[in-house]
Amino acid sequence: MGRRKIDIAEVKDPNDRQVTFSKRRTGLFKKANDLSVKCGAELAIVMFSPAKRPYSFGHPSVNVVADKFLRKNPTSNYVRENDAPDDEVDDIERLRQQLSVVEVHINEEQKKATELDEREKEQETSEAQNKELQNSPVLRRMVEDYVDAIEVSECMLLLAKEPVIGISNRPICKRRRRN
Amino acid sequence: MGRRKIDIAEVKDPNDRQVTFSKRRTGLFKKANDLSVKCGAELAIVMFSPAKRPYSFGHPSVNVVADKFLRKNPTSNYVRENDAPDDEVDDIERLRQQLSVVEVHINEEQKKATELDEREKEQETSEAQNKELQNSPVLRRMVEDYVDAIEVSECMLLLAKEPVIGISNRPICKRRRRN
DNA sequence: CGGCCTATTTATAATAC
DNA sequence: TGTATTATAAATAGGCC
Repeated sequence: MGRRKIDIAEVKDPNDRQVTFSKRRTGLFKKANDLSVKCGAELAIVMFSPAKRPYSFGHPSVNVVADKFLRKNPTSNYVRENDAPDDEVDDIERLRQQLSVVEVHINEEQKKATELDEREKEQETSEAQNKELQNSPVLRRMVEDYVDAIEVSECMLLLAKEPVIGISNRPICKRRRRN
Repeated sequence: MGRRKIDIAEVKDPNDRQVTFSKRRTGLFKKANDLSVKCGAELAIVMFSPAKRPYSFGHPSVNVVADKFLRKNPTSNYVRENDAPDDEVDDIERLRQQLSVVEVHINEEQKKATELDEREKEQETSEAQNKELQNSPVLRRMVEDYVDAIEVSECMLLLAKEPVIGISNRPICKRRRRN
């Protein structure tokens, strides 16, 4: 969205990174505001800048939303004033959280893979070179990550559909071995 | 960002609202992910859909970020396990939170005002009509909101620059009367 | 930092499946 | 809701104050 296309990789120059943070933080808060207004959604964002400064946005407020959410997801170090018994919904929602994170990664990987794919076509490489690319460690690794992510998220979804009791923190799905 | 320009107003059709929510939630999470990757920022988002379903995104995780933030902003109904004494930084950061929200509103109002301004010019209305528009209750209300917002935020900034003790929850600045 | 500017890239509204 | 397409609006990288 700017003069040049930019990778989603860490910005190395500290000053540049701070500038990027400020601009994108503003954009993120605006999007959050739009979302809450247009859809009547309640949401809260809290974050720390590269310089560890705290920022937040909330509608109707960070605390209201955070309280509602924490009440359903009592996994932080903070304890509730009244500790009502957890119900199985907690597990489902914890999984849903993790799913959101995984989904973003899936989209990232998918996009990268697509881009690589298109570059291959653009370059009109010979069939031999093409094969070599498709067998490249980088691409293979991407696809593997992608498939792993899908497997994990599917597994989460399955679990989320069934009432589950006593989910451990260890990996839910067996992941395929890396050689 | 679509086939048509859209107001940032509540989407009335419930089905449409849900669709919009899903698309924009995806977009918001993507932006959040980009921000954390590019700038090494830690952030957490929690939200409730129009249908009150919970969604969240966090890097490195919602709980890690929420804990760090709550530890500095102990204003929710959740209490800390170890209640260390608050320092004056807490007040500043609470103000900073509120500022973020106000800033977004300022931008919204400013944009609306600018748009109205441009429409006036485009329409090349007669001077008489022009005057009428500038005196319209809607525009006046907008400008008043805008000025109020600026006054409040400037006041907050001033307070934030000085160590403040014992800020109440009542309005910090006197707001001009509405007639 | 936070604004302002503009060439570009990105997000997304409308639409259909 | 998920997926895909596409015309268009919006965000933003880089640059300069």
